[in-house]
Amino acid sequence: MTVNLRQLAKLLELSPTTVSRALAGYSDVSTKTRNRVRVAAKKHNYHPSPVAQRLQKGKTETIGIALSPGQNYFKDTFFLDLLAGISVSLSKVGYDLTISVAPDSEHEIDSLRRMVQGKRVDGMILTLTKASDERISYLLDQEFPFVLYGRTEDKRPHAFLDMDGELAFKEACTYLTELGHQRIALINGEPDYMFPAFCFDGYRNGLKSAGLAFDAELVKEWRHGDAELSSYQQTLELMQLPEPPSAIVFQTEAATGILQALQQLQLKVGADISLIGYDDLEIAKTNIPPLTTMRPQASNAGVRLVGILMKILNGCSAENFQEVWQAEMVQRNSTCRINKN
Amino acid sequence: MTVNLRQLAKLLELSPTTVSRALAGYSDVSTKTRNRVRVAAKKHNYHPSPVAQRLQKGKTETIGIALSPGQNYFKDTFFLDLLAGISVSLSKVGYDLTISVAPDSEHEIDSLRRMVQGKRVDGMILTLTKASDERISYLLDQEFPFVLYGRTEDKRPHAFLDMDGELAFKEACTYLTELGHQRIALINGEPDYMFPAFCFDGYRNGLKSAGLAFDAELVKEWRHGDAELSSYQQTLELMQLPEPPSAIVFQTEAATGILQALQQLQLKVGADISLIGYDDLEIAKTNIPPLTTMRPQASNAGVRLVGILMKILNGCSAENFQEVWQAEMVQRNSTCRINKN
DNA sequence: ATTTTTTCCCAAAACGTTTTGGAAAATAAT
DNA sequence: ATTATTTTCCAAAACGTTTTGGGAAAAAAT
Repeated sequence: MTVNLRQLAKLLELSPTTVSRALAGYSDVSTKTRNRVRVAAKKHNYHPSPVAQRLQKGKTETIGIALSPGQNYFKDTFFLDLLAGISVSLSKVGYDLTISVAPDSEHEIDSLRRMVQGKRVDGMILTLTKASDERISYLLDQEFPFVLYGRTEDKRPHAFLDMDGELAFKEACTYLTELGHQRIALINGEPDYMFPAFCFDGYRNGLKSAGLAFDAELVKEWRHGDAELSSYQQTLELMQLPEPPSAIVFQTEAATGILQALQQLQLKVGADISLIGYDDLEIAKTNIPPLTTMRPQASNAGVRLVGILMKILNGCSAENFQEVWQAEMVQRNSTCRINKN
Repeated sequence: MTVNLRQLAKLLELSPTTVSRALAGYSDVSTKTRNRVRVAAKKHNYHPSPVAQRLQKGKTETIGIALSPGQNYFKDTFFLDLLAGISVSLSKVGYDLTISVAPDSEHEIDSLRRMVQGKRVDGMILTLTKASDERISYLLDQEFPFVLYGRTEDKRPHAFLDMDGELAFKEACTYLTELGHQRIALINGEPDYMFPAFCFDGYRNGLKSAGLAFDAELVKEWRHGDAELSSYQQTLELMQLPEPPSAIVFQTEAATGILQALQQLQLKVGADISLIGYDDLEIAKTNIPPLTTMRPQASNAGVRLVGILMKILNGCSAENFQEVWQAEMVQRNSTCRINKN
């Protein structure tokens, strides 16, 4: 049924070498035979075996992406958009994408090792990076090509693309202060992930540049793996302060708990309290009222991640690729000018 | 740095054959040398190259899954759960998972062809099947191993695992009739997908077995690619009927529009109107009130899909694997005994 | 009519495994 | 002490490509 190179060569009364080179477009085969080969290849539906090519070339032409389940962050459109960007641009350069989902966070490093040691992929894309991330130090130790979506504390040079969480939270705060808000709370993620640290900085700077004092009472941290309940409780605590906030900034991942608490307290979002989330998740669009958010561009990021990784695989030094992108604000109805009461 | 079979054999003063067979556990190598080989393999961190194995064995030990972006269905936890089930159980049998996201629905067949013709995978998993699906007829024509998550109209024998949409909608209707509802509406998906046809049957049968008459006025179809707006409009239409429904069943995918319409009409979900969705998406859990839904078991389904595909790859006939699973009802607060007013 | 250059093609090796079909050595049976 | 059997090992071929290092024929230059 399917014909291979040798058989095609025999049919054409040519050597496999010539057929291979004809198809690859080398100049040392005459245009006449090249056309003959092309026609025959099409006619017999010849496709070079990727496996054989990989063995010969010493490259898998495959890149890997590692995921963990149970991450709220990915339980949404964002992830598929990123994946789509990656997959589509990868297939344009003839690469495959293999994904491995670790059964739990303890096994993340195992599935990474399987890809790397087993030489199943030429490079890796990592997401959801922690401040101190053993996967990253492993890859750096192995000198294995990779690019991060996110940042980490490891100082050794490596490639990453991250959203500017600091700027995003600063902008969110500035926007709120311009609406007259003076008491702005931050419900932040856990500090062992990288992103919340940036969020905090941005929050703090945003307040500062508006001339507002920092009040530690207004900053909470929800627990990962328990985002819903902990953010719910923290919202209740915030609103029971003697001087409760008139606005809250947070990662949209934690929106559910926050909204529930506000509902229970009978506070109207976008009237009694203003909200700005980071990440434009489904819930932000479908909530009533829809939430103002800071939106990262997932699909573009996927495309760029592939671009970076390709350059690294072609020998460019990873330290040349450290990019921080801006999120854009999506204004909806969860924010309003403050009600002085 | 990394050692290959030949080098390891040389170190051990054995032939590559023996080393290979020792590691593979064949009985024609003495336990003494087998242990010697194992120790050396570990010491030198030897891992057989998957690429070389694949070439020799004539199998890629990789299976593929094809996705399209822009499918609401996947913009949620369901997809990652399914993927996690697939990936984890695949890695247990030493297989890789490559995914390909088509840039748009026109290119779905292209990315499938790339996988199949290019012999990049041994088998495929397909989701989101249409009643008449060119991807499926392609795979059947090529006699390529595959398993569906979903069903299709092609009568040629093939493997699938699907949720029993008919039963789920029947149960939903029965549950509602037991709560006293007499006017139950169906907001259904587009008829070129397979699932909505089953939903309709289940709806109809549920009404029938409760002794309720079928009323075509109470059945609507939302448009794919425009789920939100169309389901919104259809809900408005339904509620403006002379005898509006007291309950609606639907795919949770369409919940957003429905909820918005009800909100606008100032109808209280779980009081003025009862709702049951199919698929336990994020919005069902986070909506206020949370929605009663029919929940398919995504992760288990992923595991089973892999099990089926493995059997097919081992020569079992695909027609032996045609499974229809039950969804379980998750009772929340969007349903109530009817208010006679 | 030579020599030089260019054009066009190919044989062989290599990529890293596994499988096949023995063969030698050790053991068991006679 | 033979012969038969079992145990343990291995050389060679194969999987399907690409790359290397020419070589013969044709064209161009002398």
